[in-house]
Amino acid sequence: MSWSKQGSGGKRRGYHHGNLKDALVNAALDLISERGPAGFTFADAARAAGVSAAAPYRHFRDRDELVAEVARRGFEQFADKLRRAWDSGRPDPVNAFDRVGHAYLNFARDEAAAYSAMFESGLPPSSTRELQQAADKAFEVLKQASEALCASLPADERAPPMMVALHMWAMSHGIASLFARGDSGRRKLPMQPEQLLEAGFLVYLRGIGMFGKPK
Amino acid sequence: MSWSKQGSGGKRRGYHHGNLKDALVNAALDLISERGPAGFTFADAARAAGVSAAAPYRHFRDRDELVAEVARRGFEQFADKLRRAWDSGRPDPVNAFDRVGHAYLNFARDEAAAYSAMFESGLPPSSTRELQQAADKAFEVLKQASEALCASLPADERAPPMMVALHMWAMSHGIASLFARGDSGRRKLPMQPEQLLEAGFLVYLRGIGMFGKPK
DNA sequence: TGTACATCAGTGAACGCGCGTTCACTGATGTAC
DNA sequence: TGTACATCAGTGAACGCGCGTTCACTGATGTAC
Repeated sequence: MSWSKQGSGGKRRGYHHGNLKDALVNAALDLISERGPAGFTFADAARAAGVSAAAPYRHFRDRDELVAEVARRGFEQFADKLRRAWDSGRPDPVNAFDRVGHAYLNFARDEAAAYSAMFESGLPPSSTRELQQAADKAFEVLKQASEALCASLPADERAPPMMVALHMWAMSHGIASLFARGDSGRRKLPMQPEQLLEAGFLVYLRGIGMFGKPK
Repeated sequence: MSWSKQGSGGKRRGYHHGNLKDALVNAALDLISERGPAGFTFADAARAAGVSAAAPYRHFRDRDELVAEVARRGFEQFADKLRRAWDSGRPDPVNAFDRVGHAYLNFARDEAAAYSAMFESGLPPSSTRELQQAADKAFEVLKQASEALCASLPADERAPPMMVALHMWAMSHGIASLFARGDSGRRKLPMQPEQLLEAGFLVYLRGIGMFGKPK
């Protein structure tokens, strides 16, 4: 895949690039795929976008700002995929939530570069308001889904939805970053990551009383 | 904290450092704390150890080999802490496992630099046999603990211990790397990470039937 | 419709700097006798 | 106990290289009239 020159519109040429900001973000994604979120320089990104080393300064203050933008866009996309997977909880919260889990792992695998910019680049999640907001948007989907899930439990023994959301996030992120990453950091697993997450999800639901009362 | 010159014995001086390998590992840990696992150069590590830029080549082929050694030692220490926390399952598997969870989070917080070298340095877990083995040793504790845990369930509805171990690892790592890290990457949480992990653990145990039969 | 001008996104040359790596060297240590 | 020698872990100078950043510049685009 090559992102050098022209953006997705594919119509720009000549002295002005026309879509350099996007091109730099895409170049950064490629470079992260190859060498990790810390494995390339600002100049590398410029080169990959087919532009002089001075050009990126028109769009980003420094390398960190570029990586933050990659992460921000990643979170936007991520939130989108999760929201679509949740699909307002159709046909029922359990099935819909399960679908969200699959979407989570798919994102971590298919958009491994973005995922690692989002979670492993070393830049604080709060380094930009925009980044923070985009990240919150993604978590919001998990929270909503957890609320719907918990609402289907009898009111007197309903688990706190925030807690459920955090557990699900932690489990998904744990599985994604240990076993389902799309790069060389992946650890061996005697099953599909999806199976592991699904099983964990079901055990957890049983634990909060989803399929009948314990005792 | 300064690791420059002399090792933990504290007796070497002069032309020969005497304990440079250890000093470089410790310098790397300090640098990782300050700037992340990719935020320093081989020369930086030499400087921090109080030695010329050429000296590290006597002990490590390159920077990666140094970071791998940091990670390897991290895993050894980690395995040790987990094993001690497990304490052969005393007084009972549930309490002992809970203690392992606390030890996990403590390690991620107190040895944040090592933890990030182990899990976020970008180097493949299999990059060295020694690294792989040290990592396996740590997981082995979780597996043993899970076996003991599962053994206390009625044989006809016993969850597979390997699965339980993987779920616990994923949940612990997820919480550690999202909420309990000892650096600027930590996300805000409306409770203690320990509480979140403990609650997750209890819900999960209930889910595998630890506290009586569902239905 | 044509022209003049303002704006802006790019260039390319320049700079100082520090990195990675090699090399012949030298000071310290250990040991054979 | 003393001496000669081998070994080894450091030094420091040297090199080429590419990075980050600034700068005056210039080509392309948009717009007022």
